[in-house]
Amino acid sequence: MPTLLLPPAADTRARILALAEELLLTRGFNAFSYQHIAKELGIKPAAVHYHYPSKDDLGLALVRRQLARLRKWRDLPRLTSLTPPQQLDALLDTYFGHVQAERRVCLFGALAADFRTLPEAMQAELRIFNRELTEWLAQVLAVGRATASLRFVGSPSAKAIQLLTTLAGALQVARVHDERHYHQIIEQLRLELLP
Amino acid sequence: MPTLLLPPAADTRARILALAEELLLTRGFNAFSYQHIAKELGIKPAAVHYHYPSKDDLGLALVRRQLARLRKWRDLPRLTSLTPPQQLDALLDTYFGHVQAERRVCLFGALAADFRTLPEAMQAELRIFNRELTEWLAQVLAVGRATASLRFVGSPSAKAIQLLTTLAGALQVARVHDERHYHQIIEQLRLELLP
DNA sequence: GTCTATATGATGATAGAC
DNA sequence: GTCTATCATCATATAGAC
Repeated sequence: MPTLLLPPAADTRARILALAEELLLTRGFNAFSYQHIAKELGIKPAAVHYHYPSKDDLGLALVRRQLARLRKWRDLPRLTSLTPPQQLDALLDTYFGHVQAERRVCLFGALAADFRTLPEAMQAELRIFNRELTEWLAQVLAVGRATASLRFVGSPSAKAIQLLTTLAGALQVARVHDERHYHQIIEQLRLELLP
Repeated sequence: MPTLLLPPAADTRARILALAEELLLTRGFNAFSYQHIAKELGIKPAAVHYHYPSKDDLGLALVRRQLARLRKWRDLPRLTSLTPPQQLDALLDTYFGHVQAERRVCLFGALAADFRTLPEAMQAELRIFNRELTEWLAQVLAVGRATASLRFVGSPSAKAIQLLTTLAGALQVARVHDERHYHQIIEQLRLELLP
């Protein structure tokens, strides 16, 4: 029985998905190819096609993965037990993690510009992703205002979608300009929300 | 001397630029090709290369055109003579025009996700575009607060970059979801800014 | 000066080897 | 089940016709 000198490539599928996610969030969906993935992993492009027959399939898997991750995160007891301002901070931490990781943008920010060129299943899944994230934040905001720990005018759901839109944009700003611009936007948000 | 039955195609260059702008703002930079342009204009791809030798050249021309347009707009006497809230409304009108025009995104929103794949000259020009737009809005906000016609906390420049980021994101939201989501964000902004 | 025929390489995908 | 050799198509770009 030969020794395993290199990763068994048994998890080629997982490695493809992880690398594809990185490429999506750092370069954009229409800016990476199966060749990029294959070269980086030391396999042939057709091997990628085996695991994800078409790029549409790969793209859909990427959005589904993020949606699953969102649901898991949102329901963590560690998170649900926090106060609204703490939950908001947890969200901001996640976004800041994107900035630190090679200035990634969020899923929405990565796909919005190219949205019309995406397969329909991917479009639909992204809408679900956004809806669930917005609903979660709206709930946090509603409780936060009721307990006087967060301050804002208007409806929680309008404020939620406005906030998430700003956060998605802020990651794009971090990419085009720098981290300083990003922090300026976040500090402005905190200034307005936290009494 | 033969009659001109069809547009003389003397302005092929201008038609290319106009169509490229539409494709950029509706589909994304990496999602359109010289073939798309050529087919739509009834010419050969190589004819596009004559006017814009490389796609990098075309992309740079697109950003430069938008920058020139911004400067012209910003300095219009019709605009500079308005009050700050009116100037803000003029800005919002421009963005809403994008939504109505096939749900276009703004230049920044179209290029941010793919930013790393863009030629350096294009990256630099987009940064200038954003900087000038932000500086203009910061000035409007500063005067608006000084005259008590606009209300916000924090520095005018931080508020300006936050607002523009939200607007860029709002156009992306309009594309992924619908016009209603867009209006919700804009109304939230107005609610917070206008006393 | 303006455009078309043509080349070169990348891209997404299939059929078949191991 | 997993991957490689190969393909048709599309992308950008050049050389040369008008």
